[in-house]
Amino acid sequence: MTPRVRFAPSPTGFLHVGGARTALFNWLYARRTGGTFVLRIEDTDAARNTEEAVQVIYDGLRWLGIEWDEGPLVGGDRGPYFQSERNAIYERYFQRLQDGGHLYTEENGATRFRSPRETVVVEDAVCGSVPFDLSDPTTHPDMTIRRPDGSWIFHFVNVVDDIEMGITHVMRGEDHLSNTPKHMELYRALGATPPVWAHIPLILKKDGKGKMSKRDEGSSVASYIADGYAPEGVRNFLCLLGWSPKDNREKIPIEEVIPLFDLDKINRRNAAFDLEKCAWLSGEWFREMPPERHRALAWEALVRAGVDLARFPAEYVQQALDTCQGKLRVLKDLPAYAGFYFRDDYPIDPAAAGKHLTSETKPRLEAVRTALAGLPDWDVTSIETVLKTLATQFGVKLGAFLQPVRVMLTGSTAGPSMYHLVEILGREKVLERLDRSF
RNA sequence: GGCCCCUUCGACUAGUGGUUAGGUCACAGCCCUCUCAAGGCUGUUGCACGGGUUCGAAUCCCGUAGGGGCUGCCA
Repeated sequence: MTPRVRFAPSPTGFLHVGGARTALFNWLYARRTGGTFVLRIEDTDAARNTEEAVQVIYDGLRWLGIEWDEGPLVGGDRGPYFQSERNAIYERYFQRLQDGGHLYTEENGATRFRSPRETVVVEDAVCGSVPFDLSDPTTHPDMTIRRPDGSWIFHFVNVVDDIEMGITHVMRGEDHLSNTPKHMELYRALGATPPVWAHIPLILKKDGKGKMSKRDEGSSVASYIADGYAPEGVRNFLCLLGWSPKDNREKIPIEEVIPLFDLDKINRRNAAFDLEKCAWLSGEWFREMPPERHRALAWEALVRAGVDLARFPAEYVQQALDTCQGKLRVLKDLPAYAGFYFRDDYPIDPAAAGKHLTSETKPRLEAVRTALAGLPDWDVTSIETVLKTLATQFGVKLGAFLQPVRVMLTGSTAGPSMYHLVEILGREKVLERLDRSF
């Protein structure tokens, strides 16, 4: 039997990194085993089920390159994949429990499942064999499975769906480990075989104090999209939280993770979230990705930041973006880093101006201006040669000589290669910028 | 409080009885360098504690402490 796994998020309008990692681990397992990865939307709480909220889930998963084999938009023969559309199925299972004498109704109309009050042993692929003594009703009250208004509670619909959808392996956050004995009672009462359980460690706040929550920086997948992280880098980082290739590799392509991924290699300890390392990996991926890929992502990031790239020739934009590849960890910094390519009123860093635009450097800048104006061949090599020659003539170290030029041309002391940016900017812009007074 | 899980550098981890306890992020210094990145080199920092078992424990057992999770008519 080929494995069937699932990711079953609730559409809250927010895709948590922890959820994304759960999805990723399930996806990896499906890919490793040739199984099927199902996406199911747990929208029993109709109030917060909005189209946009579901879209956030789709967008987040797709951005991470986690495609589902069955579920919304792609279909499948175990649907529907929204709990809100599965009421008839729940009614049927509810009746079965009712007929089996497992249910009773409270005065207010809520329905509870009568626990058999036995010890349930959860055999978990990650946590091992975990016994739960459910004999005491005061510490383990009977779970409610249906509200007075007829709506369903998570435990019940989750189990019913997993049974109906033929889920063979349930991989989810460890916060569900304590719920699992209850779920096993349901499986038993319904005469169904429980899946293989695999409870994966939680992602904790940076300081390790508590689960990462909505308020914590980096908790939302949307924030990575907005901040312009490399999707491959974030996915790579998520792989490393609770799993490791065990050979000291950090940057590792997903294709190489797939064959190595297995349940018994998953850690048991919760992991604190280190956004710093995530950003580092993002940078690594940007640096080493094909230039076309970087251009596409960088282009997108600039447009998102309001830079009107359409005003420039595609060739120009492309060359400009290429000089930035590998320089930044996160693309939200790109407008500040490369903005000078796309606007003439770029801001001049006051500290840089104070240090480099002085009466001492003025004659050098004039010399540079003159030399560049008369340069026969406008290419990187010629530009480099002439600048180096001038520096020597002035008896100034190259670095000290070039910084004032950089500040004039870009407004900053940090940026892409001087020779390249001069070439790309073009003679006209370069001369105009060098002509400016200070 | 009860139940469950966990415990190697600040963080992520490798390590399953004998290692100078390794790697990565971060941090510091040096080198390289047109700046910034990157790269190279070096360094600081760790087996929670206490008992066992053993010739020998980060590795096995027990206890303690600490952290996390669950304990909803949330998911």
